[in-house]
Amino acid sequence: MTGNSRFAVSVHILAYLAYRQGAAVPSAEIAASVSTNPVVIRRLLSSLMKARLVKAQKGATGGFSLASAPANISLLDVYRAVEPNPSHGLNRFSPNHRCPVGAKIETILHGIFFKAQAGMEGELARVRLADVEQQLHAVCTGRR
Amino acid sequence: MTGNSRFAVSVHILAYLAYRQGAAVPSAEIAASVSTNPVVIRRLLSSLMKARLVKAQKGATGGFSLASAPANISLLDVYRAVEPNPSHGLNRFSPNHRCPVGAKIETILHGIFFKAQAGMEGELARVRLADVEQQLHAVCTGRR
DNA sequence: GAATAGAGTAACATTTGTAGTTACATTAAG
DNA sequence: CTTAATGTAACTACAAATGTTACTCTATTC
Repeated sequence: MTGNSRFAVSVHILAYLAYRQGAAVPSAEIAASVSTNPVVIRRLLSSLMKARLVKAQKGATGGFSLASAPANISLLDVYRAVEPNPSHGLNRFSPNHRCPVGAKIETILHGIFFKAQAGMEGELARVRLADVEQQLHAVCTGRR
Repeated sequence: MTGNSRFAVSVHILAYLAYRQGAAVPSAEIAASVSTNPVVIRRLLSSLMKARLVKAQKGATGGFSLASAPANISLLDVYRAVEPNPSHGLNRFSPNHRCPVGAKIETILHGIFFKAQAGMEGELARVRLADVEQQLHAVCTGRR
């Protein structure tokens, strides 16, 4: 299983909420757009709520909506909300510390992954939910 | 399973080969340093050979060695050799195309992942195996 | 206040990728 | 000819992610 789809689905969820313009959207409606189970959506929304990106209203006629304007939500916020500790492959990696190489490589790899992660996050930080929303509408007009 | 450890192990393998200074190193010896099975090592070396980063010598007294100098091997080369198609979570993601959002989000996400990937690969390209090798030796002297 | 619709969450099942392992054919050195 | 190694295929075991069911709690509406 090469990675998960939490980030992708989360962006979809938030794009959908932006599209629905502040209405209280039930998880079942979002699930229909994503083609998955409402519980999967609610699980992700639970993480997004902890990060204060969305808010929920319980009870009948309840649902979810964005907690801020799409211009104030960066995709890095989303990424960090649903990928708390992105382990790039160092979890099941425990080399032989009695070997000179094995003893040092783990620290070196941590440094490498830190830089790679920073490079990726820098790009995510530059994209805002408003950009996604704009692309969503722009396509119909042929613009980008 | 949050990601695999192919890249991490591959860097370890190449660092080990650099450390052994061109000798023909059998997979069992590398496996001892990584703390895994020789077959796991040979599988990765098979990918690294296809990318022309290492070469093998068969038969008794055979083994693996680097195909170029450590200064000529970037970690991006390694990454691309063992992670041919890094699917960032779009493999099991197939939204409902009958929904306006679901119909467009996949293309938008592809664009986002492409940029994020580029940011990460840019950092990997800046690190060479020679840098890893240097850090391997530098630690003993307290330098960086 | 009863019915309804939805959030919140636990528990379980299913699927799938990864790593580990065994086995065996092939190759080259001594 | 023996030995030690690569090269692979096949299988097992494991862990993570997702899908699913079921249930409690909460708010709205009639």
